[in-house]
Amino acid sequence: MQSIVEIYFVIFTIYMRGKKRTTIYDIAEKLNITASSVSRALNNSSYVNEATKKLILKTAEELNYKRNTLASNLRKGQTKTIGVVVPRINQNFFSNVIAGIEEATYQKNYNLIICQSNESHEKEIKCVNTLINQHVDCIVISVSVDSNDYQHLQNVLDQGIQLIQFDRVADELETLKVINDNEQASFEAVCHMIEQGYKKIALLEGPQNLNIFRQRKEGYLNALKKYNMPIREEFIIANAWTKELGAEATRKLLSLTDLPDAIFASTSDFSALGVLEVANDLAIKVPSELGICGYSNEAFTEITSPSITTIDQFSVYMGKTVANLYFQEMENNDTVVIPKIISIKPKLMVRGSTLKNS
Amino acid sequence: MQSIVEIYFVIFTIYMRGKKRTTIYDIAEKLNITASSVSRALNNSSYVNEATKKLILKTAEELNYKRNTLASNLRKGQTKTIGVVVPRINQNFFSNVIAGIEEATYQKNYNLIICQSNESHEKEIKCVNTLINQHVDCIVISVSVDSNDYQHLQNVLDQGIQLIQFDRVADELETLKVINDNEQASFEAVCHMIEQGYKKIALLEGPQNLNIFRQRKEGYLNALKKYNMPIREEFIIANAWTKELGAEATRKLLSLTDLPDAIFASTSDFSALGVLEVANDLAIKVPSELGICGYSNEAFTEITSPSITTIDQFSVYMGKTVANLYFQEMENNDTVVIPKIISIKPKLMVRGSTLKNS
DNA sequence: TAAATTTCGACAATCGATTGCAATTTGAAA
DNA sequence: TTTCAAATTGCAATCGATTGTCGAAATTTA
Repeated sequence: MQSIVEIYFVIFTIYMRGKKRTTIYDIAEKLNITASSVSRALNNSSYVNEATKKLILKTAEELNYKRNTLASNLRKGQTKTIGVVVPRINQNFFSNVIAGIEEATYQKNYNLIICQSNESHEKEIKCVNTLINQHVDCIVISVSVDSNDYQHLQNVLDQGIQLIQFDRVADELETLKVINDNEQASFEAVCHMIEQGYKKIALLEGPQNLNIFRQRKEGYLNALKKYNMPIREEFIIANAWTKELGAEATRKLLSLTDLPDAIFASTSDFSALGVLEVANDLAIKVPSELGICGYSNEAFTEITSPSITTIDQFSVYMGKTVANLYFQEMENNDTVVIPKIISIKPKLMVRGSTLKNS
Repeated sequence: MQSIVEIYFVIFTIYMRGKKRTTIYDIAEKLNITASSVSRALNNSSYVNEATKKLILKTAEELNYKRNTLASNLRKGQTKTIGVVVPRINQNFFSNVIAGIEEATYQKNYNLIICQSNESHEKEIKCVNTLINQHVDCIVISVSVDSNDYQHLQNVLDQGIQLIQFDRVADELETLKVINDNEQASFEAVCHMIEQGYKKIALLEGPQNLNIFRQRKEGYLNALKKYNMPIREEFIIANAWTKELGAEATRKLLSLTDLPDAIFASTSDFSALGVLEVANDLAIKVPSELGICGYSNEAFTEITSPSITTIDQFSVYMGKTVANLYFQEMENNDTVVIPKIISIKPKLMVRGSTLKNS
């Protein structure tokens, strides 16, 4: 019995392989009318007799007609597609942003083409070019870590394609932008730590060519300044943005003669996790002997012991904002396009790892 | 100064808005040749003089020409695009699979269109139809939890589009499939727990219309059978596949007169986390008084205390496998298409939460 | 030098849907 | 019954790239 079904399947597949899809011409021919009428009926345009319209729709259904979006898009000059380029699809923050974008675009019947740059400038350029070739209506991008020039983004604008940058943005390009107020968030985080009684706060910073890491450092410095605390170069560790690098930086910091009593892992929760693990290994008590603050509000920060204080970026909301910004700009495209920046205020999530006072 | 730059930008934008992109006809006109030659040159086809080819490429560069993929695809009848439908983009397992697919497809110069069904059958149908309209070459899908019929997938096949199911698959549809050997993995996990000395193992099961959850239950039952342990209906809790439902199920289990001494959260690590939290609340010691095993190897399972025993599904690898399966099938499409199933063997990750003996 | 091959590039059709304009039909008013 | 406007439908061009066919030019061979 099983084998019969299989054979049938195989024949069926072969049969279908070469078969052409039904087009509006097939429908027109069958009904002895022209393709234009069919098109009008399918697009629910006026100027089609109600009776014939019904007939056309019924026939389309019968023949299992599916519109060829390629042809339609080619003719209409728009694809109702948004291209997204992110460093890594499977990084929590980005997959959440994408989910947010998807949610908003789905409602408007838009499609999403997704690429990941893998933090490579070269691949990022290729992705962008592909999206241009695909004639997407809009490109949404968060630049990769080793991006240094932005000719490829300028290209997007030159081709008349809307460009929205989010999170990691090239400041010098005047485009629509959706960003987090990293500076303010960092400032608040460090202020919170100071208020908890930490006096020697170290910073794990990320690659400074990315605006977000510059801003987070700025916030850190501002907080120190506000409380008249000295800035110590040896407490600022560059390029500590993975768990391993965070751990390494921590070992370095904890081998100083004058130890820090808190570490602000401004790069990510992963580096904060690295800090926590090293502290645990060295039997240094968190938060009493060492305070730890991360960045991003990854799910795991809630369940470590102690739980990790961090900063929530409202990533899904950010995605929705990006998409809606585009739709908004589309709707009043009659007037002038003015570069617009939307800044989202992240939220400090105070947890066990910085609660020295309680 | 600032405002001058802005004004310039605005003018520039408006100017670009209405501008047509350069086409092969523009290039042809400029060089006084025909579009066909331009096309051939750009496609690196033979039968173009080396000198003119160079000239064409140079001119294309100068005019900032970008190929219109829509037109090209329409003509060629293939889009070099793969459509992916998953329940949730930002769920770890799926975002990893997508990353894997992306990696493999990028190398072959294929594009990815991504949709999420949000676990809704209705939305899943819409996604699939969109992808059909887009004339994607292949659709990759993991069905949503409330899928009950598969007419929309049959449709994909009817349109002559390659269909690959992964992880959550409709058994009755004969398509290419990439799955995990859930039954075997569950079997091993439960055997491991029994060998650790647990005698009364409860099961948190997922919606049984999904094949993966049926298989995991089967593995659980087989392990009990192997060790001649009784199957107790009250130890099997249906539909416990979120953290909250896992916690709720645990409270229910721990209020029985005859308590289980281990819980296999076959649905996810999140439900295992729920179990762990309830155990902690009730001051029940893990693993000595209660063993816990999850499923999926989420990042956080490593950092809970105790860390959670779980099952790794090699999600990124799974994505690559899916994509490569497609390319492989493409390459030998001269012969018959035979439904093919690739089964990946997941790996039991033994951690603290089940190590009763040590 | 004449004949036979290659090489090169032009021509025109094609992919499928859309749309401005023209032609036809319908129905109502005169 | 005639006239006129409105409602339908048809015609044909268009979107941009690709490709089979064929003639002209260049090159090789006899």
